[in-house]
Amino acid sequence: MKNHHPVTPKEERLAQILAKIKGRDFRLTPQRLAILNILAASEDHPSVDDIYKEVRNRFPTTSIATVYKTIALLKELNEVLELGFPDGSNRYDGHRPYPHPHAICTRCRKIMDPEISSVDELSEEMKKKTGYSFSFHRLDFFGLCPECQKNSRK
Amino acid sequence: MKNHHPVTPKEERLAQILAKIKGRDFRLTPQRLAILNILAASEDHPSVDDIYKEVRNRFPTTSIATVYKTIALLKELNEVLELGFPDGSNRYDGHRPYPHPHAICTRCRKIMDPEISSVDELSEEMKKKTGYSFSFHRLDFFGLCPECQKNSRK
DNA sequence: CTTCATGCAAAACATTTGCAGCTGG
DNA sequence: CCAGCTGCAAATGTTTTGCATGAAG
Repeated sequence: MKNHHPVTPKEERLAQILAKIKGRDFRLTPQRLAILNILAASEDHPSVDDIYKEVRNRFPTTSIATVYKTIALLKELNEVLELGFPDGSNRYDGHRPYPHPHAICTRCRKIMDPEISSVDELSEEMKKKTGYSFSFHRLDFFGLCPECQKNSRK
Repeated sequence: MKNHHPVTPKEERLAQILAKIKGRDFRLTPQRLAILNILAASEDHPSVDDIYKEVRNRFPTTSIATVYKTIALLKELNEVLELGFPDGSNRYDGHRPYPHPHAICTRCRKIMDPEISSVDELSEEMKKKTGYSFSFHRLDFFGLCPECQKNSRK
């Protein structure tokens, strides 16, 4: 018989989120489960609209308000990181729901989040020079991804 | 007789902006001049509404559209840095109109921009690990400013 | 069963746009 | 003079909210 415990990273991440939902006595509706699956599975920082369109493939009556409400719930539980942009093109990271640097392609909008070691040093210098006590940060680097660099050389 | 060349940093900054405006044959209306003065003089990263209210002290018929249009012009000329936030509480830096880190108080909204040396290292590490070629960045650290730290201890 | 979630539509809100009239150079 | 700017109001586009209905636990 197959093991029903999480085996892949995606399953594990989904299980983490479900645990938080249950731990706080929120309800697990089919729509919510679909949204959680998308966020736990996607590597590409989907937008609200991306999520909305995908959920509607499975539950065609789903409203966009439900997507917004579910995301708000996950933000409250600290299980999703919102990358909000002033033009409203917000993106969501369900993999690593804590602050970390992002590389954002200004042409194709691809977002990467590499492991970076030199954040602490910057944070420390900021703290020393301002006297602030920081609780989170937002570090975005904008430019062309490798693929778009190739395409622009043509 | 007094020297009419810029003497204070604020006057110098205003002169820089005026030079750009004239160099591109844009018109210098009283409303624009008032907005430029505010941006060149303020240390506190004003919002559109801050600017709007202050301009209206001198020119009561000024519309908010003019403030937006003037800021758009300055952005195009690279003479103001827009700190856009997803909730619409945008702030503007007319002093140093190029990317640099900001410390932002989550309580009183005070923004500081210290001189920071360790940005290049972080940027270099990002470049190495993603392959992106970056053209600008946005580095925000959120927390309590020294004053709000004191007040919260009471 | 009771409470919470959904779905629809309306509201909210900052920013942008269209246009007639005005004005800086 | 006249191209560009102003001010007003309407439009835009995303996110939020109110409420009646529906379903999770």
